[in-house]
Amino acid sequence: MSHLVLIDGNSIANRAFYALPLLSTSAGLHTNAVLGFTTMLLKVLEEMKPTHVLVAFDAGKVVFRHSEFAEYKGGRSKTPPELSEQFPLIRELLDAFSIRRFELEGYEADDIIGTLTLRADENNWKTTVITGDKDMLQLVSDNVSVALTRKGVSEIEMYTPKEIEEKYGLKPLQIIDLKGLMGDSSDNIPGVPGVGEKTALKLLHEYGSVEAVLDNVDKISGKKLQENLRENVDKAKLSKALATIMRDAPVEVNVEETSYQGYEADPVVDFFKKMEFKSLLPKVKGTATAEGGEVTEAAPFSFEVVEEGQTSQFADKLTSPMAFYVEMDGENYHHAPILGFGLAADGVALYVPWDVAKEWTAFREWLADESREKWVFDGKRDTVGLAWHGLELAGIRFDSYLASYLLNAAESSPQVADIAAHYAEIRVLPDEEVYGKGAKRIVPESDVLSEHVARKAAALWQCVPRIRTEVEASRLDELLKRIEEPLSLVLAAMEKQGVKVNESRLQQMGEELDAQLEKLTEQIYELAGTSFNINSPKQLGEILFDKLDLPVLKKTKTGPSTSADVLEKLAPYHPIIEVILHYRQLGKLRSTYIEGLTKEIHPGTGKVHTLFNQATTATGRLSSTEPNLQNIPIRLEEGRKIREAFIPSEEGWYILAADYSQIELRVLAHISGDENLIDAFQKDMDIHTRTAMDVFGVAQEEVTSLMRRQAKAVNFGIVYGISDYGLSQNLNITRKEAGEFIERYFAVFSGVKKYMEDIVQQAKQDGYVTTLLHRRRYLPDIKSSNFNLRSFAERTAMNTPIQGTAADIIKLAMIRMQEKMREKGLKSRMLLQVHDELIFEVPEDELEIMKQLVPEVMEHALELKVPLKADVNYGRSWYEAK
DNA sequence: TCGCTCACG
DNA sequence: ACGTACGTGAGCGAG
Repeated sequence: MSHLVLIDGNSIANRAFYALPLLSTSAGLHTNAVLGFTTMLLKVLEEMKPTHVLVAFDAGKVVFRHSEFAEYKGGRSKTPPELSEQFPLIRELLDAFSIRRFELEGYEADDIIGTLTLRADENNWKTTVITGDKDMLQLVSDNVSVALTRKGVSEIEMYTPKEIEEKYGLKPLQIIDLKGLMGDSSDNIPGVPGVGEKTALKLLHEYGSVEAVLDNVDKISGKKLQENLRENVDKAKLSKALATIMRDAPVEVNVEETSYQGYEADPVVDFFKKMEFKSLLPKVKGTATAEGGEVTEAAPFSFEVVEEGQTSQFADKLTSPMAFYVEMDGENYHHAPILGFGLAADGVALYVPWDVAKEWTAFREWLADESREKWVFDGKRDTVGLAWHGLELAGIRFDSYLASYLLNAAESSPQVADIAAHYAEIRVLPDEEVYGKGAKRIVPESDVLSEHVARKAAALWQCVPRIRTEVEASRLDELLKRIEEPLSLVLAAMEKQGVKVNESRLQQMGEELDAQLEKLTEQIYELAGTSFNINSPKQLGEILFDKLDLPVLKKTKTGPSTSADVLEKLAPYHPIIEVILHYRQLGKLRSTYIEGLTKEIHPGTGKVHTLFNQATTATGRLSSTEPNLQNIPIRLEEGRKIREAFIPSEEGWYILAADYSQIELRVLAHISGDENLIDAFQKDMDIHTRTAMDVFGVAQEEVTSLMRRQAKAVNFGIVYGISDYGLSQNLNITRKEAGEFIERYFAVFSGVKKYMEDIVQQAKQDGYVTTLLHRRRYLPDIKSSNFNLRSFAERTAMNTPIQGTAADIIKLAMIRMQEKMREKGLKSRMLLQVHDELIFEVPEDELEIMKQLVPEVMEHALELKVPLKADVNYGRSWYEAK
């Protein structure tokens, strides 16, 4: 019996593209959608054993079947270039498999498939449609099944009339009515506002079709629902029409002509090799590898170790450019010993052990020579690590670590092994596999170590041209060259410089805390009637919710929540609550900020030397670890005192701190172009007061502190990607009230509203969002059918350009500031960056100039439609610089 | 190692 | 109907 398989080419390619990471061949060709498509195809051929196969594609311009609704399918008219460049490859794939493919100018794949299923049905053939699009379920009949892909393309779910009945309680054709009522955002079918799947199914179970629902509007319960249906009769009918798949498109292929007789191994193998699908090669039928033969042999790798006394033989191998890697024993390069160096260029791969390198003068000169180009992987790490050993590094030209972060910020802090897997032929093991992890970590035998490091350098050498091509193709080259690479050297200097900590001051504060905590502990035990571990949420929960019988307001996965916002609500019920809150606050100070910070003081310098991670965050911000100096307390006075321990490293100097005022809202004003918000900043008004005036419709002097507080929360919400639920939680108000605030905000700041809508739309089209300086973040979940994932991606789409642009701006300011200080021969030093503020240590005679220079540089780092504003303060400690 | 809690912007 | 505010890192308890 004939079995026809019809594949929705565009739908599967899209699914595969968003489900898989953006893989590419060593030549820089993107292949993730091709790979996903291939996996699906192999599985279908193997499991369904079709006699006939055809893959349908959309073709040509989108057809506006309904001119009255021009937005139709607007949401997917623009495909990201990384995907569209893969369609020709998918066509090649199908040709290699001798599979019929078809597209028809002006028609979509659905229409072709709809037409062919009908014809096959008439012949009484069995047909299976493979797609990711639920709309296709309308094609199901006794002879036609639809296989929907799940989890990208790796799994399929078969639908016959029985499954549709079980899942929806509908006949296949009623899927059209379902879409007509509920709409489909990914397909830009509007549906009826306020009607989701639940409501639509309820209505259809009762009345059967869109038309019958509309005819019986009067009988439908729910005033709002009735009203929505009445006001959207046309929309409902149009949506139904849009959701209906054509069954009579002029498809000139007969079903008999889609006959499939299996494939030839050779063209498939050639194609897989071109795509570098090494893991799929053994699956090709009729080749030696498929019968269990040897797969592919690892490429041979040769390298040389530079031994003591032989350095002169290697002097002429120190060329320019050269891939360069510093191997260290440990993650923290402020402490980690240097094990050796990897160097590579065309036909050269060297390992230089540390003991040899430090005595090799020509090598040290090569290191410090600005004109000798080094292709590095995390040049900041190399620079600081070498600086601790008194070695200078210059000539850094291309940093693959930063480049690969810009290409995909989702893969944070990559290793050489990660980029080598993407861009190089040479294999590099992850460090964890060479050293072991955790307590089992150990430096391997020298032959293993030297090969590992030499491989890293050799892989780096292969990666650079390919990564550079991708960086340029994505318009990220400016960001890399002008911002991230120069910044890495600014950060290197800051980390190496460190921040002086007054250890005895910390110790003294610790003793005071100990005394207070002891008293609080006693009080808590007394009030609880028993002793227990207050730091254990589990034990604390038992005391509060079982023993004292307090109400459970919020739950976590593991039990009732004891977080501060819950405890604050419980305070009126029992005096123990406020003592616990105080205990928590002081306990945090003691463990994280007194004990934690003290452990991080460098014994040699008496300073803390943080690590600024430049390739961690999804938005382009920095992060800080060991210790994290970006979360030192400030909001509560008791915690703020910790800042008294951060002091200048030179006698008589000052700490100077400058912070941007409302940088994120100013960035929002610029990118949204909202006239009202721009006006507020041009007049340099208090933005929360101004928001309160506009949202509540009152004069400036009528703004109460409550109104300002609420307006402030709304402003925060706007920056985070507003939701009524989030705002209601924050302000402790109902969702309805929160929704009203948002509505009023958007009425006044309509440009902001438009920005929010546009950016989400853009993210859906492109699959990513960008900052002003082209920094990119991919949002694979933006079209997810899972509400939570999609909503999260939508808020991220709103927030990332704002947070990321602010990050771009302060990075520019840091680079400019470092340049200015050098030009002017200033002795002042930049010490820290805390997202919107910069902290310096400054000699007394430079206070005047720095007070003026720092805000000036920050305010003009990038010209926006609104002025940027920075405030500056200084004092004898970080605490006093307020 | 994971989840919770809490410090910052 | 669904159930989260965006971005981080560290310490602790428990398995």
